[in-house]
Amino acid sequence: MEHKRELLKGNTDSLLLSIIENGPMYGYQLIKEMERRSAGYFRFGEGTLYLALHRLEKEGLIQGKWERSPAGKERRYYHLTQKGLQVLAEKTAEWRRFSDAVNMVIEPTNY
Amino acid sequence: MEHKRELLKGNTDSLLLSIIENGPMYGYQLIKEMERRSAGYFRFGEGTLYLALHRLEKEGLIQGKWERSPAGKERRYYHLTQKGLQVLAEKTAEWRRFSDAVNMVIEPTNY
DNA sequence: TACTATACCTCGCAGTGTGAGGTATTCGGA
DNA sequence: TCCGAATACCTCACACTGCGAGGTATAGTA
Repeated sequence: MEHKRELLKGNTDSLLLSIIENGPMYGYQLIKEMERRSAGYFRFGEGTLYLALHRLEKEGLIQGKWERSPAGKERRYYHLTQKGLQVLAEKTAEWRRFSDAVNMVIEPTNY
Repeated sequence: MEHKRELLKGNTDSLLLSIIENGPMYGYQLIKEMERRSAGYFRFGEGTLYLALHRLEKEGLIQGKWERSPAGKERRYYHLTQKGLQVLAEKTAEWRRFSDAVNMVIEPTNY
């Protein structure tokens, strides 16, 4: 159960960028969408999420814009930047190499 | 390139336990075997390795025994314990769920 | 009115991979 | 014989990052 915490490290960015790639999204919405797409597996804490978003924005991978929802609530919508798109591709490729390598080690019979 | 650092977090234990499952092995040998099985992908630093082994031993998942090699060098061979075998199974299952979930998020079209 | 959901934020803690630093032995080649 | 490389172990400070707790504010609903 508690393995997840450390497992997630290094993947948060890829996961968030992947979702934002499909269109601008705001923080709270990202948590829900992440949970939906992973069939309930990922339930990001707000601490995890907002810190990660600020990090990504500081690195220039996403850009946030304050917008007022129809209901009148202020939301910060994050857009993927050109650099973000590129980094996402790199991270996705790295994830594939990484998970392949893990599988090779833990299931040597399949290789 | 540098993503690997954080990606590895949470997987070191599973990887080490997986290799030790195939038979007792000593530290330096584990580094080589890890590299071989992952086709060169994983190159554990000694800091990473020995710290992890001590952690695993403290948790009772492996047990180390000093043995003298034919050449006369002292080596610490690690054996998998019953508890280690059980935890390995749990961690492996968790890895599958985790990597499936990641793939669902980053490649939604395949699901 | 009061509670829940939405929506954002920050801080300190904890776990762990990394690199640098250290020690000692064995072995092959100059 | 001498010396460097490989083997083999260890420890420490550092950096990164997920998490829980804590905080604020608005909108919708019972």
